[in-house]
Amino acid sequence: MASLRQLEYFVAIADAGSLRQAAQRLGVTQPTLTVQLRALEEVLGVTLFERTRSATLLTPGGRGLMPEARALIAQWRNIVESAHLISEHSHSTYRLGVPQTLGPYLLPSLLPSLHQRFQQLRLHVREEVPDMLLKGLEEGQFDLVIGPISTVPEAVVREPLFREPLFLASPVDMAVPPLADVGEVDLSGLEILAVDERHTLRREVERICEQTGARLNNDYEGTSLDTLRQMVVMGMGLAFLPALYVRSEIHRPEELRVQPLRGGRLFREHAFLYRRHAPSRQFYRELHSHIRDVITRDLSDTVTPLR
Amino acid sequence: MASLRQLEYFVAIADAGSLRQAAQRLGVTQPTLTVQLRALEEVLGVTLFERTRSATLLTPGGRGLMPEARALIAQWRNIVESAHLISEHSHSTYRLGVPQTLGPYLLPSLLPSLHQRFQQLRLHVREEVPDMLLKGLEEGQFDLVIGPISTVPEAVVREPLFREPLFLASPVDMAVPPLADVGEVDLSGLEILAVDERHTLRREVERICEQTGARLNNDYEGTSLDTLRQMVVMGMGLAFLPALYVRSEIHRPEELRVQPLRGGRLFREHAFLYRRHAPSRQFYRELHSHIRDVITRDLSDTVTPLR
DNA sequence: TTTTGTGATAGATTTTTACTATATAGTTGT
DNA sequence: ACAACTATATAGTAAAAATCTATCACAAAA
Repeated sequence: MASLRQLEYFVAIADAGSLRQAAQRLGVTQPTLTVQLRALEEVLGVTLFERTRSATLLTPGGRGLMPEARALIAQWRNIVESAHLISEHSHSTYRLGVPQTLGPYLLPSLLPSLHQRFQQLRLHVREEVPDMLLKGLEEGQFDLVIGPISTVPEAVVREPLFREPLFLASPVDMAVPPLADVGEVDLSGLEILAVDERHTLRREVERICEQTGARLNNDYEGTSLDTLRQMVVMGMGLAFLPALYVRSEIHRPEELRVQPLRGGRLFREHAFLYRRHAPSRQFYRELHSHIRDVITRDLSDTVTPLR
Repeated sequence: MASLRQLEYFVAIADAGSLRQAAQRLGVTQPTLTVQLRALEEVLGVTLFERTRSATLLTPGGRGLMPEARALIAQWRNIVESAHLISEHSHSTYRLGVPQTLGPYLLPSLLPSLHQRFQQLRLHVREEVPDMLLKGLEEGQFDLVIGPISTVPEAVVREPLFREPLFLASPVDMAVPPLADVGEVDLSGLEILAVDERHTLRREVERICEQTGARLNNDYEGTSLDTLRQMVVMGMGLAFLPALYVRSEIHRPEELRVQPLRGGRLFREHAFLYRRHAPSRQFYRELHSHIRDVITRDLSDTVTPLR
C-alpha cells in the first residue's frame, strides 16, 4: 500500500525535474525522496523516472500515470475542503422523518424559512408512521424526527414543539349541533372515521370517541387525511382533522363544515426528536429553536407553540 | 495529512456498521480503527461516526463525505491497475522524433505493422530538424529518434537502421545524360536545389556537388521535399531526393524524371536512437528489432537494411 | 443480575518515515 | 586532464506513526 504523500512526492519531483529541488520545495531531504519514490515504484511496478546525473526525467510510464496522480491529489484536496465546509453543521444533509398526517401540512410553512436561515442545509424528508419514526431515529435511519411522539427512551431527546387542535369535520348538508361552546360534548350515535391504528391520531380519536359516546368506524384503513376528508364529504361519517390540515389549501370550505371543539382534550402534541449523543446535537438544538420561532411567528393562529 | 489507508478504514467501518466487524474484515484490531478513525476525523474536522454502544452510525457529515472517499479509493485502485498495465512497456505512449524529410515517407510503412505487433503501443510523433532530434533526445523531450544521425554521445545508443539511396530528379523536358552506369559523374554547370542547412540531407548534397562539380543553389530555404520537387518540375534546377520520398505516392512520375546514380556515395543512413540508461531500453531494443524486420520485409526494394 | 457486545484507553512493540553523513558518478569549468 | 560541483544512492540512526495486547466502561440482551 502506498500513501498520498508518496503521490505528492511523485508529482513534486516531476514538476521540479530533480529530487533535490523537489526536496527543497517540499521541505524534506533528498534521501527521503529517493526512498519514497522507490517505494512507490515498487507498489506500482513501474519505473517512474529515468535518473540521469544531469536531470530526472519522467519515463513514458511515469508520464502516463502523472495525470492520474495529479487527479487523485486534487480529489483528496477536494475532500478535505468539503469536509471543512461540512464541519459547519448547517452544511449537510439531514434525514428528517415526519408522519404522513403532518408532513405535507407543516413542512411547506417551515422549509422556506429554514432554507432562508440555513442556506446550505438540506433536509431529506421521509414520511413514516409514528412508531417507525421513533424506531428509525433510534436505529439511525433518521437524524431528526418531528411528530406526535410523547414518550421516548433515555437515548432520545424530545423537545416539545406545538399543540395542534383537532376539528370535527362534517358534510355541509348534515345537521350537527354547534359544538364550539359546549364543555362536555355528546356525540353519541355519530359515526366517526379515522386513519388506521398505526397513527397516533387514531388513538386520540379513540379516546375522544369514548369520552363523547361516538362510534368509531373501521371501514377505512389508510393514512391519507385527504381520503378521509372525501369520505366525510360523501356522507360516510364524521372525522377529526388536525388544524394544520384544515388550514392547508387542500381543505375546501364549501364542501365541508369544520368546527372547533373546545371541550375535552381535542388536540395532539408534536415534538422535535433527535438522538441524545448525536455529534450534531448542538446544531439540532439550534434548529429546534429556529423551528419553534417560525411556528410562533407564522402558525400561532393555528397551533399553540410549546416549550 | 491523512493516508489512503485511513480512508479505507472509513468506508470499511461504514460498510460494516461497527468498528469490531470492520476490524475483523480488515484483518486489524479494533483499537487500530479507533485511533485511525479519530486521526482522520481530526484532519477533516468532521465527526464521521456517531458511536453508540449498539451501533456505529454515519453522521450526516460522514454520509456526505462517504461517496467522495469511495471515489478516491476507486481512483487509487485504478492507478495501481493502470500502472500494472503500463509495467508492460509496450502499453505506453512514447515520443518519437523524426526529421521532416523522413517521417512522412517512412512512418506510413511502419506504423500499421507496429500497431499490429504492439496493440497498446502509442507513438507520439513529432518532426524536428536532426540537430534538435539529438538534443531533444538527450534532454528528454523525445524517448526515441529515427533519423540520419551518425555520431552520438556516450549516453545515447545508436542502432543503424537502413541506408537510403538518393536519386537525381530532373524535369521530364530537360536533357540530362543517363547517369545510372557511370562511375564518377560530371554534373558540372548544373544547378542543384536542396533543403536548408539544418538538414543532414543538405550536407550530403553539398558533398555530392563538390565531387561532381555541380553548383548548389541557395534560392530555397525550406524543409519540404515536396516544395523541392515542384521547384524541379518548374525548371528551377535539379535535386537529390531520398528513395523513400520517391517511392511514396507523393511523387508523380509523369512530371519528373528520377534517376539512380550509382557512382559516389549517393545515400544517407538512418539510425534508431535512445538514451542508454532509459528504463525502457530493453523494450527499445525489441522495438528496434521489429522495425528492422519490417523494413527488411517491406522496404528492401527501396532501402538497404543495416545492422 | 449476568452475559454479551460495543467502543475507548494505556502502554509496549513493530513498522514506517525521515534525517545525517557519506559514497558514487556524471558535468562543468579551469 | 583534473578539480569542483552537482546529481542520486546508500547506510545507519532517530523520530514518528501504526498496530497490537490487555483492559476498562458502558449499554443492551438474556
